[in-house]
Amino acid sequence: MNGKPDYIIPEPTLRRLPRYYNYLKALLNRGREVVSCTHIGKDLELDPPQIRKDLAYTGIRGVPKVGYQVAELIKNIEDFFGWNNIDEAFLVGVGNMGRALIDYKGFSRYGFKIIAAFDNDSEVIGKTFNDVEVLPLSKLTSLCQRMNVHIGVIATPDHAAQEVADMMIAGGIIGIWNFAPAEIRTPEGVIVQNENLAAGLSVLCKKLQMLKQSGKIRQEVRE
Amino acid sequence: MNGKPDYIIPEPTLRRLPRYYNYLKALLNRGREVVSCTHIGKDLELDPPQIRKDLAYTGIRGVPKVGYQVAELIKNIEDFFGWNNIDEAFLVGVGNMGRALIDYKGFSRYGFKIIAAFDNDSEVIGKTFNDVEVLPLSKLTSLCQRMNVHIGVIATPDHAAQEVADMMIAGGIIGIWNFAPAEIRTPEGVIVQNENLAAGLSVLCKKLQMLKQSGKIRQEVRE
DNA sequence: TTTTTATCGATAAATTTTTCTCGATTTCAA
DNA sequence: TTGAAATCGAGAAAAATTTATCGATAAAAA
Repeated sequence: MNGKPDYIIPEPTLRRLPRYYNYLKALLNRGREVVSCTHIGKDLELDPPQIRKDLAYTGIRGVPKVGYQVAELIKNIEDFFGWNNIDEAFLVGVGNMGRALIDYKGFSRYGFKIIAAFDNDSEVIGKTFNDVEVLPLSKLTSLCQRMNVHIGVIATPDHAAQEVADMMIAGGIIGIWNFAPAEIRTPEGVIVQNENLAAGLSVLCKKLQMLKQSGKIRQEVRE
Repeated sequence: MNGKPDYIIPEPTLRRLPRYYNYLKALLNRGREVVSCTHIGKDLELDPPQIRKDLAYTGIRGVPKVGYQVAELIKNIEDFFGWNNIDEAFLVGVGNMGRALIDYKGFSRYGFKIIAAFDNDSEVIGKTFNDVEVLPLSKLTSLCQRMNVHIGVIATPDHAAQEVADMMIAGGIIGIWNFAPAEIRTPEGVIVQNENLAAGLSVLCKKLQMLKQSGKIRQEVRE
């Protein structure tokens, strides 16, 4: 049948969809109204059937010989991810990475908003960055409960990550976006998304190293 | 696998290895000398045979009934990625993300060092962050050549990404770590690693959404 | 109108990646 | 010294993902 969400969507697809989204937004800005998988494939260096399959998960329908309506496609992706309903999140760890995340304006596009930050360094407690106030870590758990926040971002040094995660979970958080280079143990039912910059960096450097050694390798890089 | 690099290493393996590395470092700090795949698997929630296969790419050899020497394993991963030879890189775009990357001390662990930054905003040109000087963008290409730098980090807004990439490539850069949410077109032989925070965020939010919809998954946990 | 062409949607094949199986090896205990 | 238990390494099997194929359909051209 059609490509209605199966409740099981491949993770590679989930990671590619935001990429299509950025690309389509740029396309729309340039005045483009329709686009085919063939065309997208050329720009993104992906195979058209794969793109078709990915897009089908959002419920879009294309027209043979023409392709898809760009605006409709964008809307379908937004709805698919629920980017129109804002997800509110707490962030813990106001170091460089934490600051960068707080300051980054682009998340609003993805229905994501950091509404408060926490730290235990009195230097930053009480300060405000990008309208986000920094509160003492001790208030984290109770505020999660009171404000019914269920997404947490960990941007602490590695040694603090587990403790912070425990506090979050105690407060009812069920989704953790973890930037600390540490493993977090969580009970069943809590989703942890590890964001490991070192992984991407390592892949890049290793590919360069292999390129240098073996002379010539064709490499595509994902995401 | 018999240890020796096959010149074709699965990307998922490349992404997991730094994770093992962080984990092993923590293990070593706690005084642990040997570890088995079974043990690692429990902590990282991965299957032992997969871990064994991943580690085999680094050329390690384990001992039945005992496992691997933690210190040896760490060293093998470092050598595998070449983290002992520093890779020097230029960064372009000294906004929030750029600043966070410049300030991040942790990269030295991965043999990676940003040695200069570039921007075309006179507000930041001439300033120094974490010992990294910000230079005018116009000098990028010539300095790449002069200093023989071959890795570039793009942390600009999306609309500037392609132009910056072109300048880098003109200067001889062959590896680009791209944080801009934009597609970059490059000639053959240049490796682009896209780091898309939105992808990770989207995966997390979508999983939460699916959990909420389909899932009184946790009913059996309570009561 | 009819033919040609591009592209979709669905399915099948190929590839990649993960998981399983099993014999061999080493340590520990009896 | 021998037997039991744990774990490795290699290869096979299974699962997931990507790539290819093909009929159907809509638009454009003849």
